[in-house]
Amino acid sequence: MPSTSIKILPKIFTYQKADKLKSRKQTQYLFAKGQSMNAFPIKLIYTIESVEQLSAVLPSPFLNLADIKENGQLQAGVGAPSRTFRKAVLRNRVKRLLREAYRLEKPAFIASKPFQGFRVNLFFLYTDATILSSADIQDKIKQLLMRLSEKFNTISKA
RNA sequence: CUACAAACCCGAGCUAUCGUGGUAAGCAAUUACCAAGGAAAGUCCGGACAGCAUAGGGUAACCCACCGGUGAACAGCCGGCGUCCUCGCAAGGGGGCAGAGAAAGUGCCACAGAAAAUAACUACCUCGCAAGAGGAAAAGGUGAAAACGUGAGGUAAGAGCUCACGAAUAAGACAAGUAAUUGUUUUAUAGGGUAAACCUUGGGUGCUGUAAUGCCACGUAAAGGAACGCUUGAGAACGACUCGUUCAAGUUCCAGGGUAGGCAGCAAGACUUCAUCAGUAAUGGUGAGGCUAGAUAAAUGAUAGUUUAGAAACAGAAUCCGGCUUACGAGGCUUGUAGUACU
RNA sequence: GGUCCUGUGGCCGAGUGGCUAGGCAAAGCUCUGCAAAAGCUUCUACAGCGGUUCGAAUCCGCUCGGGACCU
Repeated sequence: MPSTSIKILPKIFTYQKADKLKSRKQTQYLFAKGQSMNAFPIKLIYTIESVEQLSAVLPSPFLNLADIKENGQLQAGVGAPSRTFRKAVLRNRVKRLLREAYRLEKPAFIASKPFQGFRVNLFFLYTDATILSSADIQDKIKQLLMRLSEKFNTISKA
């Protein structure tokens, strides 16, 4: 029976509510403080912060600092500007493709580095008017995440 | 047969792998089920629902405008009346109509033309040698539009000035029809168009929108500055203004600080499928079935295969319904127009 | 989600129902030894469709584009 073999496989290619960058305030903070890198037509905005930095900057009661210290936090969002994509159908299409690509590349990124004690926020923006194929977008996301992983290494050492 | 146009139907199915939102079960891992549209769009109308107000009058603003029906309601829909366009020899067919009032008043009508609404250039008649004065509104020409049409009488010349026939408008009576209206008849009238110019008449309309609203949690600054006022009344409510009524000791503005989490609203309804009955129809009644999205940086996707002539078009729910408008692929079916071929 | 404004040549911009001003730019000519400046000439427009009217950039309806505001 194939169903038994499926049960054994661990679920890793996920993109659930906990993985999504949902808080309005957190998103505004990310756009204000975050750094960016480009892999045209996709732009990645990110923040990488340790628990100590967070507690100094953001004394919010909603931040579960203990949980971050133990497990780390990785949240990501995607966006397609309504100025370049006027139709809601096209915006949805772009966001779905970005989410799908991130979902498939995420396990490799997680395996590259332990997250304990760090909060990592990502936001992927699509900046062109023409929509690339699914394989191309996944390739771009892969490049971005590899570069981010190198950056993360230098930060965590320091 | 081909092309175009219009109306209607339909808006892909299945399999595999990896995933998304919700509901239910489970301690959990997980499992099962459900998961965008005909327009979800534009926001052009009409409602439901919620909060505030309910003490109103006048003015203003906005909307509607042949009649009847339908319906929760409507500028929608259905049927009829009138009118215009078009096809046709005709009978009749098809399509459009913001379809009250120009005889309450005001304004406007370029150019041309004598004159664009109290008519008079040429021509006509009378008087006069002439210049000109008076009469009259038939003929000419201009214009989008020129002061009822034809014939006869009448006259100096003419004129609805009079008469006959015809056409028009308004009012009354009678007949048909629920009514708009139509027919007959009587009386009166001769006033060009424009109300999608102001306007008049009749009818109607509280305001704000689910990010409404109610509750829970967390946090801050009950501090500072300015203006007005405390019964000689600042200000607030009654959508605007005003009158009036009620409340009233604080109110408004500036700069700054905090939060931006959760629950309800929120998914079974003017719902929908089939059958049947009433009705010309829109639509309604009855019976039997169905449950059919509910997110909050916001869910349906990616990859591969397959069926097929092809998988493509327009396009993504955000409180919910009824309409209207606009966008749209392939195929099917019906109608119309044009062309070609055959008889 | 809701409300409102706006669209006139390549650009800016006037236009109260009657022939769409003006400026800048572009092209050509004159002037000059060559250019600049100046002068003359030309070119290119009422967002689209439909309606009202004798006549529409203007009035009305629908559509498309641009912008602003509220929460």
